[in-house]
Amino acid sequence: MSAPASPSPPADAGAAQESQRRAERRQAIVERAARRFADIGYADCDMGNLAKDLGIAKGTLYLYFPSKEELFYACVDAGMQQMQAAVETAAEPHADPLERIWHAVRAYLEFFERHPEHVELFIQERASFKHRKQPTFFNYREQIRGRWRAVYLQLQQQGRIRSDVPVERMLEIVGNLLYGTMFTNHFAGRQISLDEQHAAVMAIIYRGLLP
Amino acid sequence: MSAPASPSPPADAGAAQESQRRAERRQAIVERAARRFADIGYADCDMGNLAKDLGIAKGTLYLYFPSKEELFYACVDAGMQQMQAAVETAAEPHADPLERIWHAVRAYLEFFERHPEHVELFIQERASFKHRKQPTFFNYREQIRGRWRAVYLQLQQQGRIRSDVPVERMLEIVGNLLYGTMFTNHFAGRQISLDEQHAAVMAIIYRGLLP
Amino acid sequence: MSAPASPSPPADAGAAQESQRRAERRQAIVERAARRFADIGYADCDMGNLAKDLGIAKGTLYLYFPSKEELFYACVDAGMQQMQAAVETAAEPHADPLERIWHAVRAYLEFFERHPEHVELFIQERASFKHRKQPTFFNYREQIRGRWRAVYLQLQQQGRIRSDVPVERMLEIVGNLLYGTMFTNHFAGRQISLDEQHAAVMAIIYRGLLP
Amino acid sequence: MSAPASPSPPADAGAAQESQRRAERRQAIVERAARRFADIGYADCDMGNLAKDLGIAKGTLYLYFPSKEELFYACVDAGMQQMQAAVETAAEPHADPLERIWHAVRAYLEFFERHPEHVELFIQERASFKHRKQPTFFNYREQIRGRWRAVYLQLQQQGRIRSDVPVERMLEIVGNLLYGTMFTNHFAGRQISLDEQHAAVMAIIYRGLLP
DNA sequence: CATGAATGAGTTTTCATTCAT
DNA sequence: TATGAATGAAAACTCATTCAT
Repeated sequence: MSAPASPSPPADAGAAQESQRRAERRQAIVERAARRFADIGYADCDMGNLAKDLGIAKGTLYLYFPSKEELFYACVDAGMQQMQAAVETAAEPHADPLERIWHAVRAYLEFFERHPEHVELFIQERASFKHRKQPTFFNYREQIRGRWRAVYLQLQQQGRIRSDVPVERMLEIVGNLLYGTMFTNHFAGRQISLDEQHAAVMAIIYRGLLP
Repeated sequence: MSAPASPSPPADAGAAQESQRRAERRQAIVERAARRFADIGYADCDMGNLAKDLGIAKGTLYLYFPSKEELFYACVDAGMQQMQAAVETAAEPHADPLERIWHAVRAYLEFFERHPEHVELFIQERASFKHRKQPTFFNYREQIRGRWRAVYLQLQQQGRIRSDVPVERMLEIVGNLLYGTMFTNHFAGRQISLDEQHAAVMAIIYRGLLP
Repeated sequence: MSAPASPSPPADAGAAQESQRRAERRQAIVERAARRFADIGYADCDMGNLAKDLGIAKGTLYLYFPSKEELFYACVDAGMQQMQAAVETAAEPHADPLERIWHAVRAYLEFFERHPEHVELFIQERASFKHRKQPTFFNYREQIRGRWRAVYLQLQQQGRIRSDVPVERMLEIVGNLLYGTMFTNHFAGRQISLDEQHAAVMAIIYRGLLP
Repeated sequence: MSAPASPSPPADAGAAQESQRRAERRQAIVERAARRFADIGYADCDMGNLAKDLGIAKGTLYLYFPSKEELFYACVDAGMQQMQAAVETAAEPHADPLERIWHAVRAYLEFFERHPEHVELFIQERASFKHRKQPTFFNYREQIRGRWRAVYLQLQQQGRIRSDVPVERMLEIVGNLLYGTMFTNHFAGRQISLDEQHAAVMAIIYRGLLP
């Protein structure tokens, strides 16, 4: 059929298609770049090789990202968004706050297990861009914490978690524990299964060391 | 031996003195270098400026360290040793295992509070030397853990901490929590006093979130 | 021919119209390009921005000029032709040779006063295209000089200018003086009015420094 | 003799010698660079080839000049100073103002005849560094003019040059004529001998075109 | 031991030009 | 004709390391 009664005229369709092509290629670049940045480090990763790896010309890279630095940030941001999404998705089906927490923790650990490159990117970012006031990870932190604060408050009001430690402290401590665990898993390796680790972490988070 | 009965034999004394001079300068270099590496990052820190800063010639640096990389490792190692010493010193006067842990945690947090450059050095190391199998921090980790394992085991045998979580898990979890807290304090700032933070951390470590 | 008896036959008219459209756009490109080349220099002027400035696509520029270099030459040539026309127009109404000279000098100075971009283009041309045997300015020089040689010869034959200096020398000297004045006005600024400058220049040309 | 009663102790002598070595090499670089900048243009002259040409490493160039731009300026400045010196030297032995002018004009034309590279450098400077408020040539201009103003004033007071044109105008006109002549000689070639040209220029400067 | 001049490999980014649509 | 995405060559500058003095 030449020109059906489609609501989107050819011109727009072309533009949309064009725009989609662009978005797809952008993402392909980000994915490959993230891997490389993580594998060999920001400084040692050169744009020429990245381009060759992607099968495009060096200059083409610059049609999608204005600089190596911006490309790097795009990688870090993409990772953070994926992580957030993974955690949300894991918690979402569960109504009970404690269950939400339980699944969120699990999803967090699992995400970095499956995407070790993003752990590396956090490190690279901090090391290479000290001038950025706060690393991307901590930019997202407050936003994430906002959502969980409500959950903890509700639990506290229901008397289901202790009241002698402010919610704010709890958020920090759980966050720090997970943050440290993610790093340690990555750098030193995890000796036990993710399930075991998750169970042990939750056991301590819930009841602490004392009997 | 050609050394006469002089209380300080000239030859040896000369050598010793020489050796001491050398050690002192080595340390001076390491201290200044650690600060610079932390402040501006490994890649942006150049040997020329470091030498100028120390008031010595660029070539002289190479009489003390064979390369920039080795100098950097020396900085990281020095930091780890200081940290270990600080923690040991804090725990040592206390006989009771729980008190030892209490003071050790406090000393750990305090050390990185007072030496933020060492937090940075860990980051720099991981970012710049991916080829090294494990970061220095994790090299020391097993050694440190060995000493604390005994403490936790003793507590468990005494029934003073829970038995349903293996000591190994406890060591990991406490370690990870502290590791995460140290990083977060450094990157995102600490909103409360060290004492408060310490108290909150210990409260959760001891009793968990549940009431 | 398929062209009906329309007053403007479609085919020819279309071609002519087409050709005119093309000429107009060529000129528009040259004008804008001349300004940009002059303002920011040949090397710093990029085809992409020029195209954007003109509201056309980068590739379209290449439908009108085979290369950046050729576009540049077109700009310089256009400038020279305008200058020549301005000088001719100024001299044309005057019959008396001395008056013709007087008005031509004035027109020359005025042209570069009003079109400083062409001064810049001469500079740019020489700096960027050393391989061209002679700059455009000097290509036109002989041609211009031919026309004026007759004027000077006539004056000399009439005994109205001195005979102890060959006309050739006079042409050179007057040309050089104007050339130098044009540059100096442009680069160092003119401290007096164009009229005053013109008068002073003519006074020296006519009578020299001596009383 | 090992260490004669020389007034300069070894240390100073070493430093002085070092400093002289450096000055000599600086000059060697400037000379070679001036030639290359003039021959192939500022933009097309790359530091790598210049270094190779000088038999030194690229990095060494940067020990003497902080950037390509600064090296270029050093070349232009050196040329201006040599020119000034040549003109001074030519005028200096003569007491009579008219003779001083006569010899200065001659020296000016001769200098650029023998150092065509400096003509090119003026062009290159203007073309490549439009941001510099005024080209080097015009920076020196006022300074040079200051010295000659006195000469012309004296002549005017003695009634040896005309009084109906201000000295300021005369300075400008003579300057512009020489400036234009220098450029034209360089770009279009000189058809007659320097002596002839000099004579013709002086004839017009002194007496103008009219009989 | 100490110096610091010399080295040269290594990398990001720009932009004129092409060509498939 | 017009477009603009893709290309890839080209060059300034840095800095760890060496070595003659």
